[in-house]
Amino acid sequence: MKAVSKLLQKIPPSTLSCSYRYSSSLQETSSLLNDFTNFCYHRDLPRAMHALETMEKHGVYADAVTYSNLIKCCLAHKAVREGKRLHHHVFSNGYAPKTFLINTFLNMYVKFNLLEEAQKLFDEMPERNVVSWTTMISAYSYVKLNDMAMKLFVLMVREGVMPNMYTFSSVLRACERLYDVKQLHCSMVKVGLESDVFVRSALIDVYSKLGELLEAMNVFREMVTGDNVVWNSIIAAFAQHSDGDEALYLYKSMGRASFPADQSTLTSVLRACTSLSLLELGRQVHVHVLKFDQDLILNNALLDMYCKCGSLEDAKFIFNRMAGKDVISWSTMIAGLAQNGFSMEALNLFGSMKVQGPKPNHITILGVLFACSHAGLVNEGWYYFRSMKTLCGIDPGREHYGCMLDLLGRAGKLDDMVKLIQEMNCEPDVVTWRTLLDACRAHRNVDLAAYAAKEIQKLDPQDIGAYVLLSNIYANSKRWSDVAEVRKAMRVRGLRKEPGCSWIEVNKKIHAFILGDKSHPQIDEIDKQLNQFISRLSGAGYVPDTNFVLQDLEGEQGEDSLRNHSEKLAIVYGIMSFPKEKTIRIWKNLKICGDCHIFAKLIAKLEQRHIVIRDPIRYHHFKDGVCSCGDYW
DNA sequence: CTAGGGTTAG
Repeated sequence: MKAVSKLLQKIPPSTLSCSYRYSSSLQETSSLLNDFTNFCYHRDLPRAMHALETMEKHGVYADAVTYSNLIKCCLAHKAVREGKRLHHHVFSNGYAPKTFLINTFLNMYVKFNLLEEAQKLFDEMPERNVVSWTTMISAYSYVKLNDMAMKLFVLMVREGVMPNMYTFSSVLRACERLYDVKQLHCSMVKVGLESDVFVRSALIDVYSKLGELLEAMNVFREMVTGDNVVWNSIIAAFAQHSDGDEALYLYKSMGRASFPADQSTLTSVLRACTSLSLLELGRQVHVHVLKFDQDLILNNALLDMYCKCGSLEDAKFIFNRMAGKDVISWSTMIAGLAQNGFSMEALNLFGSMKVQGPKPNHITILGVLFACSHAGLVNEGWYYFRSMKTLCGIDPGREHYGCMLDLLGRAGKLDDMVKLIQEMNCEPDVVTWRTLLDACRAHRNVDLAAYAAKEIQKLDPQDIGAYVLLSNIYANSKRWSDVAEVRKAMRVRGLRKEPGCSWIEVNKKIHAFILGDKSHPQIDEIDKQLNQFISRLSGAGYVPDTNFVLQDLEGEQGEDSLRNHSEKLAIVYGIMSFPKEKTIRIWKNLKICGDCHIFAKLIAKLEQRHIVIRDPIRYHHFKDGVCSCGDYW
């Protein structure tokens, strides 16, 4: 009897009087309520809903806590209809629900992605507390309706409702301007909320999104107590901004501070390995990844690491083994194959994706066009480009036009390029004109090149590439006075071409070779070896291709400057450091020049080596005197 | 009843 009276205490007074009036007995009332509460507790939605109906018939009503349990039940079952019915049921009984119960419905609508319903309920609420406001702000920031989230935050403060740490971490996601973040940051410090770990990671995240890594680092450093999410936030920040070194350093510190690495940590670490081309470290991380075997995002990052580090065997192994591959997995593998020169395999994979994979997205198509472009498959390129709308439902964007222009440019179809630029659905930008300019240089069209270069200079007067290419074109056509003029214009603006630089990983250390830099401790030995190789290759018919000297504005003239190209030094150092069976992997900041390309092919044959060079655009696999790019890049 | 971190291209 004590239990029954305890149950009845939970029933709102207005409801209670109802239950006395209509129910047949007190015993029956309590047993109905008991059943209902039990069903809710066990998340048995159908029975709970049924019990509720029976209760209604007897004029018995549950209390707010039980209702909120039932709502949780609906959420767990994704039962939208039942949730709505519950909502109308509660509101039609003539008693005003408490704010916290309405908040629960608010939350339910948000979780069901019914933002309009939530907003309507929010507007009709007799009073709104921090939780009501925060629920709405969080809902809008989650779907990137940032203006709405910011607007609600301002309204909330104006109405005198104090934001708490939940509110701040929600509203931070919606900030698009540094000014707003700083303002919020100040308010948080004032009320002493900035030490909350949720707020802290949200701050790090938003500073990182705005590119303010120093601010992000400051927030991180001030941390007294933290958790692994805060660590993950700061590691992700650096990994996403291509500062792999810092990301890896923080990863090590995280371990020293005894915070365990989880899926999120490892994903960022792999991304760092990818951007630094650290295949060996990536392999070590792979071992830890095995603990999170079913994590899709993590496996995608692993897959990308193997692709970008040029180890396609590993990438294919991972890809074939992955269960539940998504668009990103497929796109990564297709682009990986294409970038490593396996265009036909990439196109075949796209074929099977259409049969048995997820729906391709605009990035998938980019990989496909890239494959066509780098294999010189003009007709196939046109086919995929023209049919992407009907086959995949994707309108060509700026990048797709860019890929097509690249394809046409490589194939020397300059007229088609101009036509395509005219029919583009967006304004040509610097990249568009640079693609045209590159094509003009490769196919010696001086007049069109000059036109493109001038368009570039209109859009970006600081663009070094335009000057360099224009100068090279004039040089190739022996128009020396024009060359002098371009160089003078560069000097006046204080522009210098970035020096060529190549990296190679030996014994887990990165060795950098920069054009004209002699600081490597073994440079004398490398030089000696290089000279020996060159004379041996000369015997086999190697002639330095001085045509490419003309691309090198800063270098000295003649064979000497070619001889010192950083990738040659890196290749020789790789041969010196590695046994024959180990693949030599080199990373380069500029596109490989024609002479180094020939050199790499010949030396791969002479020394029986497998050499992989990754430039900013693609990969070259040298083996047995040929390159995977088919001399087309 | 309300809050934080990770993957493809450019």
